[in-house]
Amino acid sequence: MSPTRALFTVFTMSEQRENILVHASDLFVKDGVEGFSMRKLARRVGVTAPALYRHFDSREALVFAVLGEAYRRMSRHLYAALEGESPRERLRLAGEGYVTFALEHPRLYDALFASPELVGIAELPPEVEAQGCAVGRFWNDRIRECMDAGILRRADPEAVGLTLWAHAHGLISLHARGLLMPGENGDTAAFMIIYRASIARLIQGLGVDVDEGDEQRDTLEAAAALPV
Amino acid sequence: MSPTRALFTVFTMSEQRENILVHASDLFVKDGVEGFSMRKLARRVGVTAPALYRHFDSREALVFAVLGEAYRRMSRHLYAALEGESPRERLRLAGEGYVTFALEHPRLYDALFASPELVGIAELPPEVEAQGCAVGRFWNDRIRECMDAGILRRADPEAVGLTLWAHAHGLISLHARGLLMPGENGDTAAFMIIYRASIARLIQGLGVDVDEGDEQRDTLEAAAALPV
DNA sequence: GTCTATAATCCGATAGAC
DNA sequence: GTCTATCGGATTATAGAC
Repeated sequence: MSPTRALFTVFTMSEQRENILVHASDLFVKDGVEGFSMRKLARRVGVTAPALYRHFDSREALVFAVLGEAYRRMSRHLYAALEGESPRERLRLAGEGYVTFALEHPRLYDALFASPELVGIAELPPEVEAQGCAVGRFWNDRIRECMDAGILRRADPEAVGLTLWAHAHGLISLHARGLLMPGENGDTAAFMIIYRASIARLIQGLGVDVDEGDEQRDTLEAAAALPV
Repeated sequence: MSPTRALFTVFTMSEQRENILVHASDLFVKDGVEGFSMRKLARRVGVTAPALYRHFDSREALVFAVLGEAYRRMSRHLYAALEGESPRERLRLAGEGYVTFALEHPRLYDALFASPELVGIAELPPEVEAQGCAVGRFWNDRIRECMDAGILRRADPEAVGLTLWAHAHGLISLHARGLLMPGENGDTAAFMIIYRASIARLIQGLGVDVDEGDEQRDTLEAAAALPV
């Protein structure tokens, strides 16, 4: 490598691409979708904006890469549930892994579920789409497993999975918007208690039992004590 | 009014303010948060951009007004549930009114639950915030009413209300992102079936009954027949 | 109340030198 | 592979004429 070139070439092509992607994820995490620009990213990486185009064809391609990385992180959180030693434990761990990812990376979680045009892209790349389907399959497998083990009422696993997914996603979204707890916000410990109590309600059912009438359970009392 | 002034003055101040607000809501509905700009709005109203500042101090003030109008529409949908003649019917109508508003005005619904910075404002105005609280109170009242009538298991109405709200919000969000049905999207009729079936699951509970084991209910069979 | 004109920023992307 | 310089566009908002 000639001395004149060494002045500019600090990273190799692929190293710098990796470096840009890391900084891009950081910027996404800090400023969210709306604050993500090529110029800001270039400033953060320590180069000028045009240099980024040597590594990514466009802003859109860069966003794709960030979303792909986000999906990979979420998958890692979820798949850790396979460490559980029973169907019930694996389902519980999957639920916890999902919400943990959402709480640890709220801007990434937002971006994964935002409308494509809101992220500044036309539509999700097929690679990311496929990862989403894989996550869905993993989730449904955990539920089917619990039905087979007699822990969940037998029904269509996909339908039950959707109910649980929608509930988790909704609770996470409302929490992220600060709509759950009136005073002290950002309290993840309090949110986790609310989250678990709400899931317990889903399992038990909101309707009255045919025989036992107006009985109260422990989990419900814990939830009732919280300021919601 | 002198002839020279009449050339420009077609609306009175408040009439034009109203007119701008209507067009602003339309533009919001069409282009969403990210496509809402003073210049687009001016073009649509039929004036130039600076003219808008005679009626609204800033873009932010205009967004406030649009969000306030959106909340008023949502409230109207919800409060219609008071026409119901029993607690169960009023709760059902409230749930249907909520989802109906979300499906009829998806961009407004998005805006109401989006992070303030994503709408291009610092934070929600207190007027809108207060309307949100009122909606929450109305919803909790419907649930308390059903507990008193023995239709819902007795528990903290706010906690149960949160579970139901999160589930509805999550399902609506996932539907709006096209994540529910693989092929034909935008099918609101199919979504309503999924929505109602999922609520039925919440009421009945996902866990197994202590005695009846693996029995199947009608609503679940209907849901299982759907492609999810 | 509305206009024209313009200030002041931001953005994505490209050309060509080194 | 990175630079400087620049194009072409978007935006919010203001000043001053009528």
